[in-house]
Amino acid sequence: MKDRREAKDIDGGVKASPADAQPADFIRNIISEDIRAKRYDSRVHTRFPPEPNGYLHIGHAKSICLNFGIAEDFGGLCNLRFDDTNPTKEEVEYVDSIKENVHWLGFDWSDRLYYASDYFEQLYESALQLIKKGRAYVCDLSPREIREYRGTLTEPGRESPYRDRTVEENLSLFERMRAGEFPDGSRTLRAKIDMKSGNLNMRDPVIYRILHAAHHRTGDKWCIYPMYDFAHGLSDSIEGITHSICTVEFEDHRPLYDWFLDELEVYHPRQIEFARLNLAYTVLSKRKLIELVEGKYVTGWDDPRMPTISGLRRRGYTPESIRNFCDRIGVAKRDSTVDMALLEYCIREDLNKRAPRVMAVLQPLRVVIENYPEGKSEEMDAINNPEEPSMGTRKVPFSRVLYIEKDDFREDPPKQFYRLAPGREVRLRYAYFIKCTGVVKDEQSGEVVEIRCTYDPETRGGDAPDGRKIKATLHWVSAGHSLEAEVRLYDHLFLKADPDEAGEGRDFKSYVNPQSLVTLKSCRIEPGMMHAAAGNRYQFERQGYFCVDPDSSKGRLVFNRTVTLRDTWAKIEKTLKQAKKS
RNA sequence: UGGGGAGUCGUCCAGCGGCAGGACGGCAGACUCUGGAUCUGCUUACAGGGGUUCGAAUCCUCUCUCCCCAGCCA
Repeated sequence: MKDRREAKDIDGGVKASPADAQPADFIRNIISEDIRAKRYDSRVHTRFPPEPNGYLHIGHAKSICLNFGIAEDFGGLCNLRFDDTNPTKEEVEYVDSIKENVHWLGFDWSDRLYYASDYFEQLYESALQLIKKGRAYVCDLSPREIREYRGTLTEPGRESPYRDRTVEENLSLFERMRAGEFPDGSRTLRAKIDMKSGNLNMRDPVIYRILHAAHHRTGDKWCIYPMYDFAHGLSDSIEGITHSICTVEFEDHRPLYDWFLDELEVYHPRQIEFARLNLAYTVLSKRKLIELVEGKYVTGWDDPRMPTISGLRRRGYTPESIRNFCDRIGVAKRDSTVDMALLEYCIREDLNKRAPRVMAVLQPLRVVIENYPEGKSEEMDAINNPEEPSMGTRKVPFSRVLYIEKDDFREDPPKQFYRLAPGREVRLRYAYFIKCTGVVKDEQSGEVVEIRCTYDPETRGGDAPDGRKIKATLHWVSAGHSLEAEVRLYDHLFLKADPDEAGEGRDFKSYVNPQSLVTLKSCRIEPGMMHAAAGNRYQFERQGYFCVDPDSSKGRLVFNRTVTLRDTWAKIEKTLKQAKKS
């Protein structure tokens, strides 16, 4: 990670940038400038501050890579801090998954794991200070009344009738709030700012609310909890954060962030906002992802169709590919939607270099080699990874009865189709040339159920002594030796690039792609895969990258298709079909 | 109609007064025992109008469009 961008001295000197350095984003530019100006003692200290109320997704990965990446690049530090100020929504299950996901992505917070709830006592003290300064008051308005008093986007708000309570009264009331004397929703502590502000966040925002709820860390110790704006900035301050990076929807919270820290006269980090990630054909909001999980549109948070870190991981994505994706999408402030094709490019690029190749037939079509002796079999040498010779070779059994892919045979082939067809000769990868001499059809349906072929014994290993060229090379598997496997094919979770696009009264869930999961149960795979372990990634030659799913058990292999290979033929076929239509 | 942001190839990101560049996608070709990978080439963009300037994507100005904000969520 470190040497991709300009490397900076901690004291602000910019080192010569490596030749392959990417241009720095606007946030890194700001930080470089801060270092140059010797602000924050020339330190760089960021933080990733998730609320433990859901699983992390690829949008969070962008933020994680940004925050931890900046710390690495500038020789600084990045904390992991849980923003756990709302006990009604947060659970330990989520903090565990978040920690695991961040580690899996390849980042380390060392001993700097913090919780906003660690600071509850200090936060309370700060609230007291605000009250004493006359900058906060206990308000008895109900939630509905607070809303009414707030005004609207275009009309100013009205001041609460409780706004001018004395410091003593406020102090006593706030202490009694903490003591549990009042029911939920009956009172709040509010900052006294400006009910006429054009920025609604400044219209006397609530900073403490009463919530008689058990917190996953503090238990029943508290029945009042601080709001985000109050807790977040102060947590940043307490931790000595220099640059508090968040998404653009918090831009109009910044004046409030600054207000609290100024009023309290404490160390004051700088908040910087960037645009959150949008990805085509999926949704990236915790609320919507929860709906998909709870509505059983997917099997869980780690369903391989989910854009969650856990989902991508189970799908077969590597941490490297995700980090690389985050580098390539860049960081800016404008709204944008990244192509899924870029994510797919990143995982192909990574797996092409590291995934061992294997032959698997997804939709088997039986092939009988008429001139190959019955009962005979031989072992063919196959290369594990042409991109990486050090990965060696393996043996693949060959025999008289084989399976090839249904798609690799056409009884009546279009001109550009150069795979197997009656009378045609093709190469079986690492094996022999075979020629189709006939087909066997199902009497009822007329469907081709078996292909008859002859082989040329001179072509063993895949080369013809007479030098004749063969255009097509097919993957195959020996019927008698191969293993059965289940393969799960995934496609976009949604039919529309933007599932939120308003279709009169339609909900995003109505655009879920019914074909997003297609399960193939009778696939055949090389016998060498017998002991493939869950999580292992392979390239199924000519098809794509696949990963062993944890649903696998002894004798029952289940694979997830991570991504297809680039498929030129599929493209040709598509344009062929379109031409036919018009 | 209040406040805060943002507009550059199809998509994402650079460019910060001096030839608009990279990546992904797309198209074409080379090569190939994966129609994979690799390599080569091509394609297309400064929201609009005025101004300042020898020179504007960049500075000024007006306009248009898009996004966010009315939780005791974060």
